[in-house]
Amino acid sequence: MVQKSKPPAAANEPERRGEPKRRGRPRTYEPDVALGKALDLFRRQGFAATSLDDLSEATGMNRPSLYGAFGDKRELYIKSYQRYREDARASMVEIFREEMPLRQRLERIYAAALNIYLSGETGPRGCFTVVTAASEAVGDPEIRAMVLEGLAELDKAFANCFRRAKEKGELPAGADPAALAQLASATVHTIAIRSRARVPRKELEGIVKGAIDVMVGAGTRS
Amino acid sequence: MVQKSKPPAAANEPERRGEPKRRGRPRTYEPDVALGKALDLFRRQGFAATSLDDLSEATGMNRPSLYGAFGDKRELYIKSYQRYREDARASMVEIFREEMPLRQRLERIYAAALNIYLSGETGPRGCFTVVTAASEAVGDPEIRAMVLEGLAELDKAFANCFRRAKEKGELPAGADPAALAQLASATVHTIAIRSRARVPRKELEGIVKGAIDVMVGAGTRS
DNA sequence: GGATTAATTTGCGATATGGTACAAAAATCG
DNA sequence: CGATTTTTGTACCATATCGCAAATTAATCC
Repeated sequence: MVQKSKPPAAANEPERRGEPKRRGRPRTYEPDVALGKALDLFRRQGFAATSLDDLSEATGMNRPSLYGAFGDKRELYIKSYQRYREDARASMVEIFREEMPLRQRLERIYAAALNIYLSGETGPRGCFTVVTAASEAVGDPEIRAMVLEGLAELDKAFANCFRRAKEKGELPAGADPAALAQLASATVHTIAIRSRARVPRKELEGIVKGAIDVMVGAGTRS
Repeated sequence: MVQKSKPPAAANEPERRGEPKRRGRPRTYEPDVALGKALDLFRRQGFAATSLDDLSEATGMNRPSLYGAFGDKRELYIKSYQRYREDARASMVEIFREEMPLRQRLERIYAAALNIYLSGETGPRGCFTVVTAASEAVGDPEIRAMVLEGLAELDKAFANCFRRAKEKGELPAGADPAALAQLASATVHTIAIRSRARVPRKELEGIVKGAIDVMVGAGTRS
């Protein structure tokens, strides 16, 4: 009994730092992984086609726990979308930040995008921003605002990238970074859509390659 | 009583030619307009979020009539999508066929697309091919096949258009019609998505303008 | 007019759905 | 241990949903 207050720091518990001891009955789920499962489902099926029972089964949480942890279905959808955005941003931010030639940067961005869009055990799931734009965004102002933000964020990142390339002389003086950025975003959107129609990866990579060729200046013979 | 078999060809009935006399109780709806109403709803709300009651109310047909005329909800969705494709094709086929400069052709195609995507009493409804790709296409092979066909049809039309332009010398010898076509389709897809997020028309027109500039060769000073 | 045909109308039924109330369970605190 | 706190599990409710069966209405055919 000298010190049994803490069982020997058992390994399989996450043991949050900073959150020393939770008071009541411990959770049987980890909120982060549960949210990830919910996101998976929403990405595949959309909001309306995904029932609370589906979500309950996928997360392993029963409905009251779901409700307690994330709020109602709409709130869960919104949190899932925010999570998606964080994940997507995390997978690209380094590529946008690092120093590298324009063409290489674009290639790596699109490779990252394709990895996101083509992942999924039961088939490719596309881009959640596009899925949401095509469904809930028309009718729900709050969700629409988030989608707009997502679209704008990508535009901005691409614009930045073309602006820098132009300054470094990788683009002709007449090039319009903003216009190129929107073409680059458009290419992201088209592969997001096509991936959901199960267009094979090779073909999507071909589209990306063609788009990059045009954007970095098809005139420039390699 | 000399000839009362036909009431004097009353004007307000469509009076199909070739279909001389229908046998039983006359329909109170016109299948074409009913299908149009169903399409409107599906475009706005998607498949799962649209109930048979919604469709019944919008078409003025009650559920059994709907069922009798179009089959179940999924069949109605499929017929709605086919109708959408016919409408969209009709609004563009002339522009693709007529003889005109490349830039003008692109401008007119995108103007037609924007008209389709921004129409709708309760807000813009976007492109039904994109909406369907983002929802039902992943899970339903038959619907997916139609979506693929819709995507390919547009690609092909654009490719044709760039190929002809190249032959006429409107594009540099190194231009790749297929790659340009996919960029042109990508631009269609991006404005379809953005329109559903209520990006204002002016901004969409700006995107189109920038894309056209790049595609017809930004190098070519006007 | 009576039979036939085809559409409409009403209403049902089985199930699914989103959300919640309430008691039991599992931890900490004193 | 007993009180407290937090989560879980079961059950439930009101409503929505899809699809259909049965009866009704309105037209044509003979």
